[in-house]
Amino acid sequence: MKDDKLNRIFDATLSLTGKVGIAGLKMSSIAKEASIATGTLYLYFKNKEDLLNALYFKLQKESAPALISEIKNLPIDIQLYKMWALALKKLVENNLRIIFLEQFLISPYVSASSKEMDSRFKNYLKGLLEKGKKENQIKDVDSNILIALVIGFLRNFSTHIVNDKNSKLSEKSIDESFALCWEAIKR
Amino acid sequence: MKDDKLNRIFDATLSLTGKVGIAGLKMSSIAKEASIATGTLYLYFKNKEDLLNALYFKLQKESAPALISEIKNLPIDIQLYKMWALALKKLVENNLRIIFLEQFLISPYVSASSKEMDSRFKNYLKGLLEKGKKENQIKDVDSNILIALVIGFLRNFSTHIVNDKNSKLSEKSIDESFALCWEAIKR
Amino acid sequence: MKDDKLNRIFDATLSLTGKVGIAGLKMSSIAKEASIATGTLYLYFKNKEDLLNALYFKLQKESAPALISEIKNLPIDIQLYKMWALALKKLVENNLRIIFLEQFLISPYVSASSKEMDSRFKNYLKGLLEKGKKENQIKDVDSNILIALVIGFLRNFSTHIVNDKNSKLSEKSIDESFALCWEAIKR
Amino acid sequence: MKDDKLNRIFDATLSLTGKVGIAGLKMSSIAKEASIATGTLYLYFKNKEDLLNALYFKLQKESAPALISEIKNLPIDIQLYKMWALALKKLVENNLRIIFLEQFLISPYVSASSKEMDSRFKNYLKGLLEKGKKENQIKDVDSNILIALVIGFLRNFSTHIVNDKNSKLSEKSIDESFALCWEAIKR
DNA sequence: AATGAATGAGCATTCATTCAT
DNA sequence: CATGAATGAATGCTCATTCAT
Repeated sequence: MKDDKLNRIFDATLSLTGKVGIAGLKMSSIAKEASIATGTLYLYFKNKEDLLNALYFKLQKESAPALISEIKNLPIDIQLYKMWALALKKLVENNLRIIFLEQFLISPYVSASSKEMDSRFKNYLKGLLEKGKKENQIKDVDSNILIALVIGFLRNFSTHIVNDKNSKLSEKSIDESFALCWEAIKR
Repeated sequence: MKDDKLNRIFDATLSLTGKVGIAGLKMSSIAKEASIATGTLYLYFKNKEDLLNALYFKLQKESAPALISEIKNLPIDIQLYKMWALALKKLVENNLRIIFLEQFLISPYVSASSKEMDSRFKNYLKGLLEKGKKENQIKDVDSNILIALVIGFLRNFSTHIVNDKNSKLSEKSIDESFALCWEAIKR
Repeated sequence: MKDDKLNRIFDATLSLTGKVGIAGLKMSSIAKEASIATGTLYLYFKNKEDLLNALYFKLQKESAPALISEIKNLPIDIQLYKMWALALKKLVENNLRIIFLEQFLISPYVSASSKEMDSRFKNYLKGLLEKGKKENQIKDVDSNILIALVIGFLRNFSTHIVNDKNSKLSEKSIDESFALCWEAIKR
Repeated sequence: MKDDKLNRIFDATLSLTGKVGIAGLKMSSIAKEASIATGTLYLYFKNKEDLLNALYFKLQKESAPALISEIKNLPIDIQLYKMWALALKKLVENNLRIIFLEQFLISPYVSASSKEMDSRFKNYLKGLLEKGKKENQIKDVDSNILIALVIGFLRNFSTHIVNDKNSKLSEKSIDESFALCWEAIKR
């Protein structure tokens, strides 16, 4: 019951961020979109900053970590493929995540702890890539560059799929896009 | 004189967007940062929306087209390399551009005509890639996917260079990053 | 409760218009005078223009029609006397009405529908005077001239009573003033 | 030359007051309407208040006093008739005067000396009426009441003539209206 | 717990006034 | 003298937050 209301609040916030950006977010609009009273928001969150940071934590926790636990013992290329496929599906399923995540991190609302959390997924990826380099599977290039390529592509590609009415995320397009990605970074 | 003031306004806006996001932009802060009076902003722009859209148009006009004219008759791979190098330099020189452009397009301030203008650089790139595919230099993959890779990587890589205190944009890192990019899309 | 607040807003607006004219009206002053917060004004009215037009409609609805219904079947002279007495009392009771009405109609705040409403009381009077002329009680002079006399006198006289600390609206002064008025227009 | 510019300023002010009321008067609009630069207004007047008060003085000096000097030795009824006719003509010739005068006196711009001047015409009239009462020509009614009638009628009648497209100020309507007025106040 | 009307600090915008040209 | 761009105080309006119900 309580969870349901929380989810409605988060969904409303994501949805509105996609429409008006974080710049246009109003507490009253979030409440309206979530079909609750404005005051109720303040039973769940201390203030607007608190709400936005909570949503950020939730989104972060759902994506990277959720993937990691399922795949951490597979070979590197398979692991990267699974991550690619899963991340892409999740992002395309709700592209609003990306929009929110990107806007949030340079908004006046980010808390210190949110900033710290930003690198969780990147750090896991970095470890994976370092291991791949040692095992001669991955090019010996600064991991940060490799990560920029992988994440940048992931982000832009999912946005493209969502925005382009003619595109859909098929198994073929997942494979095709991963192939490009892998070819770029593999030794 | 007048131009100088306009530029100060635009620089101030970019700089502040990087610090607080579009959500945190105040007309008074922009004026202060540009060392003019708040009221003066309204001599140049009808209102906040007008100012932000004017900046968007200016940034769009300065980036992609500026590059295109210099390189359009070179071979595809050279052309891509030149674009990569120039775009990367320009973006790293002022990474605030990316931040502003990304935030602006989903803010409540975008005008209809700004939305239309979004795809100029992407369209040029698309043409170039199509040509490359015909000439068997580029993989026969949906151009939108290729563009997502190139632009996503460009964006994320420049952001990484700017944010990471230890990184600088050297000739080596330009070449290294382009090599990754090229390897991903070349046939 | 809600009505009470609305009335406090209207009273405050009238009172301030008398002191500083419509030119000097500030939303913040109205709120202060009504003992509410500035923001509360915007729960009841979209903006300043909306508030002023609503007050105008309310005043128009309260004055002329309120009188008319009580007297419409009496002989003309009695009817005019009753109207004179009642209107005078009402205007003197709250002379701010006149000030507001006069200022409002040439202010930048008048809406189109407010303009249309202006002539209600004058039209009733005109009908009454036409009837009086047919019955040989009233001079055969253009009704507009007669109305100008009656209303001009009414307006100026009530203003005089209100402004002059030594004057009060006694039965005697009502009768005396009406006698002048009647003598001017009677055949 | 200088006079011409002053007149253009005054005309512009009157004209704009009729359109937007004193509440809507902007120094920049006055300048534009007078075809001069905004700053030039401040060569002629210390500030907005000063300009408006100067206009008030000018209007007052042109009307009542101008009449008084021409007629002060004639019999009372003739004197009143002349005043009536002249005042009516002047007011109808430029009805903006009335609008300005009425708005100005309750605006936040009135200076103390303007307030004092307000009664000049009324005082002359009052003296005239007192004399008439002593000579048994005028009803023995409080002069303030009589003045309210005369001035209220004058004001409303001239406004009516100006606003009603079908009315014009003919000799007949001057005589007719004065007859009503005289009948009301004469013994 | 839930509500949403009320609050008032904060921001966008206006406009009287100044001053460099 | 004349200009009109520049100024910034003042005002309209918004919206995060509170609180009586």
